[in-house]
Amino acid sequence: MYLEARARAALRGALSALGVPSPGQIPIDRPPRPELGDLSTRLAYLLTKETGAPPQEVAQALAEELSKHPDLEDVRAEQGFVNLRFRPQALWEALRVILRQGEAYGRQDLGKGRKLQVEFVSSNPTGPLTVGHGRQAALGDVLAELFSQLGWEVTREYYLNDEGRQIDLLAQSLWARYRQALGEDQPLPEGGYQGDYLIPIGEELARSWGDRYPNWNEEAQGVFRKQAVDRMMRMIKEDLAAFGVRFDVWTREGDLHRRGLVRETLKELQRRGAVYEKDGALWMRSREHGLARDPVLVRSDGSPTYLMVDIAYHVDKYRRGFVRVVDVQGADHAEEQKQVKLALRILGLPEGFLDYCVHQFVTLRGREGVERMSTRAGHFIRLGDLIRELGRDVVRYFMVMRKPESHLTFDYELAKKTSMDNPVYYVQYAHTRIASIFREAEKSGEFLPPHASHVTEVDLSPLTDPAELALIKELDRFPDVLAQAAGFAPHLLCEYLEGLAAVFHPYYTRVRVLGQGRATPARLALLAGVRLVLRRGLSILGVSAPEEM
RNA sequence: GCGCCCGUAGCUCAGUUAGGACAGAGCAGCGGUUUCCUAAACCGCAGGUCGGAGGUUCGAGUCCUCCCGGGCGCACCA
Repeated sequence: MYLEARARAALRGALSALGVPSPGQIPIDRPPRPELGDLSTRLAYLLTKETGAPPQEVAQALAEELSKHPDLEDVRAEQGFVNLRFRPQALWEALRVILRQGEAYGRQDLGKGRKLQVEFVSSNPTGPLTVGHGRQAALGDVLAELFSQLGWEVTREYYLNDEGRQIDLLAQSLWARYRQALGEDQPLPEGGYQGDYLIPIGEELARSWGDRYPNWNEEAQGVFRKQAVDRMMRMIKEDLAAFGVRFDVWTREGDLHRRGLVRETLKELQRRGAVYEKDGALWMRSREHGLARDPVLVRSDGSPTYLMVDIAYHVDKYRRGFVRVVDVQGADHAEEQKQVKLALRILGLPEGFLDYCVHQFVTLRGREGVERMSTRAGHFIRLGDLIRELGRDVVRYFMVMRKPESHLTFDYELAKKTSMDNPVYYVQYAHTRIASIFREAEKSGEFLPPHASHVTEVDLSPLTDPAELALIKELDRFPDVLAQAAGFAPHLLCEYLEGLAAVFHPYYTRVRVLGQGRATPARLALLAGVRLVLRRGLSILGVSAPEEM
C-alpha cells in the first residue's frame, strides 16, 4: 500500500515533468517475474491516444524521468511497460511504517463508521447445522470481520424462520418420536424429519411429560412447536459457538408479523401497482421487469409467502439505518434474490443497498458419510462433528479458502494432516517459528522490546538479502489484500498468508537470526512485522496464531 | 426448454471485477539436503492446444456469439 502510493506519486511527478496530463487512475501491477522489478505500470499503453507515440517510446521517456526519483533504482522500459525497482531505503521505510502502526496495520476507513449488516447462516431451526452451513458461517463471519477492519460498523444477524409448514412438520416429527419413546408405534408424518437427532429429545420429553399429549391436536402442536424450535436453536447455537461465530441480532419471522411490517410492506407494493390478484392469491409483477416469472406474495389462504416476508424484512433492515446489507446465501436462492432486489427497487430503496454473496455447495471428500445432504431425510454430516474431528481452525480455514462462487471440495484427508501439506498448519507454523525465535532472543538477551517506539528505532540497513526485501514487499500488500478480500473474496486472504509463509519458511531455514551482531535486531524487527501480519490475518479468519505447535 | 454459476497441470485451485510481457501455486510423481532459532522442514526436476469453435483487438485464460460437459434454480416450499 505504502509502496504503491509512492510509485503512483512518482509517476504523477514524471508525467507532469513530461507535460503529459495524468489520467484519473494510474494502474500499478506486479510484473510477471520478480527479476523485472517490484512494480510495473502499463501506463504507456493508456497514453497512446494522448501522446500519439508508440507505447515503448512513452515508457522510455517515463523511465528516464523516474530514474531521478530518490525511492527508485533501475527503472526500465520494456515492451511498453515501465518496471520499477525500489531502493532498499524505501523498503526499510515501508517496514518502519508498518511497525509504527502495530495492531492497527491494515485497518482502513473506507466504511467511515457507517452501519453495515451481514446476514448469514439463517438456517431454519429444523435440524442441526450441516457441513454446508459451515461454509456459510465461515464466509459470513470472515466477511463481517473484513468489513469491520475496513471501517464499517458491522452487525452480524441471523434470521430464523420459526413459523410455517416446515416447523409444523418438525413439531409433528418430534411428537412422533415422543410417542415412540413411550412405546407406541407412531409413524413419522409424511415428509417429516427423519434424522436421529429428534430421538433423544423425544425420549427426554417422554420422561418429563409422560402421557400428557396422547394425540396430535392443536394443544400438542403449540407445545411441540415451541419445544422443537427451542431445542433446534440450542443445538445450532452450540455448534456456532464451537465454530467461533457470534451473532449480534437474532430476528424471528414471527416478530415481523407481529409488528405489522409484512402487511404494511404489501400495501406499499400494492400502492405502487406492483401487485395483482389471480386465483385468489396476490402476485408480484416481476415479468414486466424482465424476470422469469411472477411470484406469489400472498397465498389464496391469506398467508404471506417466504418471499413476501423476506421483502418486508429487508425494508426493516433499511429502516434500522443500515447503509449496506450483505446476505450470504447458497446458489439455490438465486431466483429469490432477483425477486427481492426487484421489490426493493420498486419500493424505492437505494440501488446497491442489498448485495448477495452467493456461494456454491460443499462436497466432503475422504470421510465416511453421505455426499448429498438433506436435512429432512436425515442424510447429512453435522458441522459440529466436523469441528470436533478436525478443530475449529482447520474447518474455518478450509471453508473460506476457495472463492465463494466455486464449488468447494473439502478434502478431509488433507484437513486431518498436521504436516505443512495442510495450508492451515503451513501458515500457523510460520507464526510459531517466529514466536520461537523471539523466545530464544529473550533468553539470550537479544530481545527486542515489542513496543513500536523501540522497534521503529532499529537500524534496518542490514536487511539486504533478497528474501528480506521480498518479505517487506509482501507485508506492504496486506491492506490491499484486506480491501480486495472484502469484495466477497476471503480466499484471497488465505492465498496471501500462504504466500507470505512461503517466503518466510525458506528464509528461516537459510538465514540465522540470532547471534548475528547488528543484523540481529534488524532481522527481529522484520520478523516482528511478519508475525504481526500473520497474526492479524489469521485473526481475521478466526483462526488461532499459536506460539507453539 | 429457459435462467444463473463453474470448466485452467494426474488431483485441489489462484489468475476473469478494470484485456497486456514466455499461464501460477499446493498436493501427488521423480531426484537431492540434517553442526546451528522445532526436519511438523528446505532445494531442484518434470507436468497445461486455459472444455471446443468462431469473432472483437496491436494484444484474449480474461470481452462477444455458438456448442459440449458439470452444479443449481424455474412451487400458493423455505
